[in-house]
Amino acid sequence: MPWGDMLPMIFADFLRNRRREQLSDQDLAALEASVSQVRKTHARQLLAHAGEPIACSTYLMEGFICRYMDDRNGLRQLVAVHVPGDFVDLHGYPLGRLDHDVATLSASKIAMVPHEALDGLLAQRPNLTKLLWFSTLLDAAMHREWIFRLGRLDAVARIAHFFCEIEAKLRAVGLSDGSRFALPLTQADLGEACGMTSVHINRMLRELRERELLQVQRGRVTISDLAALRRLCDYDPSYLFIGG
Amino acid sequence: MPWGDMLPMIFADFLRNRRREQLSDQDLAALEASVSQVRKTHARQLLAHAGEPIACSTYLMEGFICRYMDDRNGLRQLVAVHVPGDFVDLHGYPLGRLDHDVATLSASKIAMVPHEALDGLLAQRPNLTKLLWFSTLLDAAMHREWIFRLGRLDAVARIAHFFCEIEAKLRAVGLSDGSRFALPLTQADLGEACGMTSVHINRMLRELRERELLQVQRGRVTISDLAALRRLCDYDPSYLFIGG
DNA sequence: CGCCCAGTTGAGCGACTTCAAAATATGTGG
DNA sequence: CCACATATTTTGAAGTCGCTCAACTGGGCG
Repeated sequence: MPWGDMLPMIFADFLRNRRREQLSDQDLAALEASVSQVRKTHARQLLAHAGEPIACSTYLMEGFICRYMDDRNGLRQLVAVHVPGDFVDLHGYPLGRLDHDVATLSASKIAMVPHEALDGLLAQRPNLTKLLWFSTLLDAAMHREWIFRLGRLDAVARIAHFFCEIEAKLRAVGLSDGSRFALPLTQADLGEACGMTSVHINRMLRELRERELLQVQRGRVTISDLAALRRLCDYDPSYLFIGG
Repeated sequence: MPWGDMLPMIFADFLRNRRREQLSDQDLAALEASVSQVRKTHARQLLAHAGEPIACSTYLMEGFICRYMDDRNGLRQLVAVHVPGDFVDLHGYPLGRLDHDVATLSASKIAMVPHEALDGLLAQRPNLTKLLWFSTLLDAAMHREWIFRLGRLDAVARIAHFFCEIEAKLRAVGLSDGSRFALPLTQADLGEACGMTSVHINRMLRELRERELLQVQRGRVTISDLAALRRLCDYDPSYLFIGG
């Protein structure tokens, strides 16, 4: 029996249902051993600020975290929403500093990985290194999909597309059954993710509700017709590399 | 004298003015040795198609290449514009397949690097590996800036922001003096990059011309007042990691 | 109970699109 | 080097999507 099963598994959800088969028990053990601290945070708490050097990356075990950029008027644009199993700012390791802020959306449980430990992994574990690299490129693929969403989709489709992505990510780690999941975002947050005002988000959510595709209430999302929702925004989850 | 100076330097512009000091002569030599082929391509030629597995990555030596995604109606959204010195689809190595198309904009000179060769580098050259990883994350940082551009800026500022980025990238590899550079993009291309119609691009370019900030003609861009242009769109190039 | 934040709704406006046509470059073959 | 064909740029007019501003509703919590 792989000894990973015997320990508290911090990285149990890391790349789960992605390409997990490539992660050997030894690599997993090395990754677990590189964690310096596991801690809990409150909701709406700033974890890292744009520009400052970082020496530690954050892996999300429970809860929701977002990354965002501010314009000069303080208006936010979200660039990512992270769910359990995401290595939120692993890119800070090769980059050395972040070009965006990182903050929790909900109360969360996170694991801290010092970059010194990652140096060790990089030098000794090429397979693990490639997998870590892969995970940062998964984020880049999501960025591209966000660019497409903002550049080519209208308001309803943007929202639909956003929820399709979140649903697919949550399902991969067992937090969605394909129709229901928790998502602690306000309509203002959705606006900051989809590049529109919260007022218009509200109207478009009503439309999605009336078309019986999607319902949002009190931080819970109910997707009544996932296939139709995906059709609406031409959603294809292959960029998430789920299922191999 | 480093022996890199003695050879035809394929990667002379790779991360030039970025963090080049970290790339040792041996690493550089190993990188050069991993190239299987250098070839020229015509303008507007498809290099890689979304979805198909790739076994080789493309480094751009001369010319311009873009990456884009299509919606169901065939409308394109560019997700990146590459200039000489860019490792265009290095992310295809950890990912295994691409989630977007790659095509030349102008006639180009490219170097092909088989992924097998990269396996060798990954196993034996941690510093080089970290630098290659870094370069793919620079692309991700640019993606984030594009998300911000599309989500938070109006039409004029989007165009200004796009040109500010291209100018900064070209200057880093010596292809812009801060005011003039070649850029073989049509107004339709600009529209596909900035998420708007070519008609509106045309009108906004006129506005930028009338405000004496920027001029575009026959594939040549002239920036009359870079500082003002940057102010217009709140542009801060620090995400490009130029100069350090 | 009353406050505050999130959600909801309406009216009017402005930015950008759509559709259409004309003007100007660019490229090609003779 | 010209004539022709094609691509790109430019301009106008009308329509629509999403924004702004403003007010009101409702739920959670001290």
